[in-house]
Amino acid sequence: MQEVPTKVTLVDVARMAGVGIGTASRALSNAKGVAATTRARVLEVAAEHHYVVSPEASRLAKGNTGRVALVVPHLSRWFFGSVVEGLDSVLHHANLDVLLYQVGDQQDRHDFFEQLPARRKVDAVVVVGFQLEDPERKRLESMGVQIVAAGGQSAAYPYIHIDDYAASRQAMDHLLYLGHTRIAMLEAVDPDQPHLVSRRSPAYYEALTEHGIQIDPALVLSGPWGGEQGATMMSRLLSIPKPPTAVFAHFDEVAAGAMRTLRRAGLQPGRNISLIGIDDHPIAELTDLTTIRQKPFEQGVEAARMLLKLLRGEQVENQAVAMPTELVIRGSTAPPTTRESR
Amino acid sequence: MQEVPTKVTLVDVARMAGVGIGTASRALSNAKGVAATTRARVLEVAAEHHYVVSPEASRLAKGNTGRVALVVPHLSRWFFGSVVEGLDSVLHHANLDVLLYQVGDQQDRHDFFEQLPARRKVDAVVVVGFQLEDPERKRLESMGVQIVAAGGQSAAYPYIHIDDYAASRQAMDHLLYLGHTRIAMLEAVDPDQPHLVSRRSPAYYEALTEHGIQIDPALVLSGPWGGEQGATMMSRLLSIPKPPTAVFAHFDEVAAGAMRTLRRAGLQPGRNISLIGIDDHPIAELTDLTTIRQKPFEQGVEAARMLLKLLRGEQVENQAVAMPTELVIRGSTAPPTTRESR
DNA sequence: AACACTTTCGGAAGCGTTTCCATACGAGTA
DNA sequence: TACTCGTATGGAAACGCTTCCGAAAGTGTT
Repeated sequence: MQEVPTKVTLVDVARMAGVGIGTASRALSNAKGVAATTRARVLEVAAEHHYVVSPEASRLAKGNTGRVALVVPHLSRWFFGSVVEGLDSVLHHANLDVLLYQVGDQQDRHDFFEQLPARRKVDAVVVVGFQLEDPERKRLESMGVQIVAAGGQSAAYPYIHIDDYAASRQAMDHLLYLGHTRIAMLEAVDPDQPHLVSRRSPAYYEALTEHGIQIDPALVLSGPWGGEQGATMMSRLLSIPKPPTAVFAHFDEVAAGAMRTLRRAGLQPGRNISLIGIDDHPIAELTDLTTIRQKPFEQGVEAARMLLKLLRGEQVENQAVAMPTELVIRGSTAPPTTRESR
Repeated sequence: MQEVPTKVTLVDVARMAGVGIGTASRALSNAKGVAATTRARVLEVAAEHHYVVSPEASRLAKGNTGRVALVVPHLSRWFFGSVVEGLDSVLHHANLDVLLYQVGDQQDRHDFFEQLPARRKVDAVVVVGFQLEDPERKRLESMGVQIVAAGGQSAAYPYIHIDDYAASRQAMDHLLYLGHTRIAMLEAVDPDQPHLVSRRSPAYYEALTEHGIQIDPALVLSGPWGGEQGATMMSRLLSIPKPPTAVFAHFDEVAAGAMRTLRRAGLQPGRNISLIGIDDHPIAELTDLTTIRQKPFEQGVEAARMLLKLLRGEQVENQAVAMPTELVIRGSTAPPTTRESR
């Protein structure tokens, strides 16, 4: 039924150009040892007949795949999508094909590394936003596959990330500078890797301690990642005897949830209570949320560049590249109002 | 430098299992004509030695690629990311590999179809969220590549979508039911395909007309897609002599921008003015926005299923599948307050 | 007991490249 | 003029699999 497009093979091209098959191949692949005129003739014939090399055959003969796998936990989230966009853009310009593997839950992830669907399918793997476990990494390495992480970190392979501690300090220092002393923290635990402790929390404790502020355990809440969780945690904060004057959320989306709670309570963020997040997620701009900006797209770009080097066999100087973050002030933060500050 | 992993080929497995190469192949590919015990033995040996077929060789021999290309304009947006998640999940379960092509601007897109990077690389192409132009489509078809669209539409190939007209009517009818008569519309034009007129606008006009309400051109604003644009358009609406009591935005993100403007003006959505969007984007939940829900993940799943059928050579009954949408009531809509209703 | 199937199996051919090797041809060199 | 070398070129071998074909062995029928 399906009309098969006319297939032109290398042999056809060679014959039509009146050269040998070897010469044709060399001409097409830009290898040297071919007379200029010969090459021109081959190229012309090839173009004329819309010849395209068969990737399968080429790779079978060459031994490499020209493909890279992107392993991502969640694609529909801004952060991950942006990183992938960045990766994709530079990888494609390098003439590599990008294979997508979404591994939402532990099960998917386990399957991915167990079945090695990537085996012999890719030259490299980019892990986006999570940490590879040791056996997983070994597995990949034993297959001769390069590994790079974007938006995650590890001691075992190169990665691009932001400095979570520093970013959190930026947030906390801003709140402290504004004069807040009663600051809450909404910790978000990644359900995919619950045991992973973020460097964002230590920043909170140390910032307070350095300012001589007593830590109040009642002001630290944690829950799974997500806006709804932020909303819930905020509700809890509003039901303690002396609610905070400012809230530091680990993620903008959590902060957005908290903001909804505030609004429902008739409170105005930035007026009655200050709120700061991390990410500069688009929602931050649309809800007037002060935040610490990071640029996931750029992280993807950087990771891809690093990968390209690795693939070329070059040595990479920095195994870990930290991308900058910056404070973006919007309407959700302000000095504490007198009534509440004391 | 790079330690080449021990390669186990089919021949090795066959020898180790004490069978012929043909039998080994059949056993591994689950073809019939192999005794159960023989198959078991082969499988065991294969597993033991972590054997995985070489996709290149397999495909070279078979003639198909086992790969599908996903062409997506924006990955970092919720809608597109979700569709891709849906596609990815079912495609992978069908043992197909997913190749990702992000074509942000017209240039990328042109390059993609011009250079045919997909040629002989994929069996099918899924276009996510935009319309293929005629020459592009022909090009693909002439290569014997199947086409399916998710979240876009076309008369020329199968697609999954939502009924934009119906969804918009749901939104408008809700507003009208609540008693609003002065309803504005924030049209969003897709910068990628500016000439494409959405079915969302006609729904607005017809709903009003059917209710005997005079169309007021001052209440219809349009601009490029995005939250910032929504904010700007809302500002404009607040500066006309008699602002609307309700606003219908083509997208939740546009509505979110509008909401920010309202808040900055000291107005409360759902109290002073009603606001409704379309999508049920996560931001809608976090901002208490009433909306018409669509499920992009499901659209991806459905599109992938359809593609699978096509790939199997089966006939597809419905060239166009419309997925349901539903009204989700949140805090941003309410009957008009008396002062404003008249 | 002979015959016709059916099931299982082994191996050769072929998929479309790349690459290595042998050959041919000129151009320098002594 | 004879000899050496480097550059072009053709073609075979190899890449690792699927599939086709014929052989072998088992089953059932008359």
